[in-house]
Amino acid sequence: MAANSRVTIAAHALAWLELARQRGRPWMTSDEVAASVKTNPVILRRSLGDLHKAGLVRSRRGAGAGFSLARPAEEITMLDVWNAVSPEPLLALHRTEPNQECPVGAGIKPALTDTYDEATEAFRAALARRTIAGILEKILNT
Amino acid sequence: MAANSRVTIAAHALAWLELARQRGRPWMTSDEVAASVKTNPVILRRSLGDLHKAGLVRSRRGAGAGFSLARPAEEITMLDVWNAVSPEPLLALHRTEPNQECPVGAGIKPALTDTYDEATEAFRAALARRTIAGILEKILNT
DNA sequence: TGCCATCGTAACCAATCCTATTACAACTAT
DNA sequence: ATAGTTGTAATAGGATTGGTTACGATGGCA
Repeated sequence: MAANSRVTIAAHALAWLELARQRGRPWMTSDEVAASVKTNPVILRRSLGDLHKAGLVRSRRGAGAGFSLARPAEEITMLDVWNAVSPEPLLALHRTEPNQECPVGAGIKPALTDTYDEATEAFRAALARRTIAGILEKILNT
Repeated sequence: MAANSRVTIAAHALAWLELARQRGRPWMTSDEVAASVKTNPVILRRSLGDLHKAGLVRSRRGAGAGFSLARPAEEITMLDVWNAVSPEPLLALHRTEPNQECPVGAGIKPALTDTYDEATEAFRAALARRTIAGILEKILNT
């Protein structure tokens, strides 16, 4: 399938940063996070870069560098994560403009946009109810 | 972006079939529907084929063939359409298995699955509140 | 019976996107 | 100055998407 796994990667990284913080390791390198996710460090630097732009993590360069959470894990929701890494709409309209001379073709876009926006908003609201702290708690109690 | 537009194509086709029916043309060929969507007839036959398997449309072969709605447009929801044409999950888990020796890697999958299922269910519930009849009505009143 | 319009589907293509990988300049604690 | 790490560009293989051509299967109708 084509759906990307960036939200998953980012949530994993954030949960791991929070667990490390609780264990007294507030700064983690992209190599260390990549080892937990089991992928390439560059993937993590890109993902953490998105989270950095969104203000969810801090980064330090130079020797002894790394990443750490920029806010308490209780205040980072899955919606924040989704907003940070997933700019795509869930449902796409027509790839090519429909026939404007047909009544359906001429008017369908706003009708579907309404429906898609409504469904997307419900999806976002559900993500907003979960936090990284909650995810981590569930992980540790399994 | 990569999100597919199959739900849009299918909803367009269904709304068009319903409008044609109201105008006394209960059977439409894939060529006629394709003209409204402005794409290839094969794309429509594929889409209408999915809708056929899901029981939303009927098809007739031979001379004078075509497609028509299998149920009243009031009883076809956008969730029915989504179920018929979009088998993919909205959010993907890790592409490669995370590190099982890390506590986060070992436990994150069920935690995220819960969250993703919840959000997807909210999305589906929103789609279930809209029907093809409602979409068509909105199209005609614009 | 034979014709012919249309469905159903396979095969293929170009474009796009995703993850992964290599490479390297920029940066900073020591 | 050195060493370790971030930030990012370039590239590649694989998958998916919409589009296109082609053709056998079907079934009204002359």
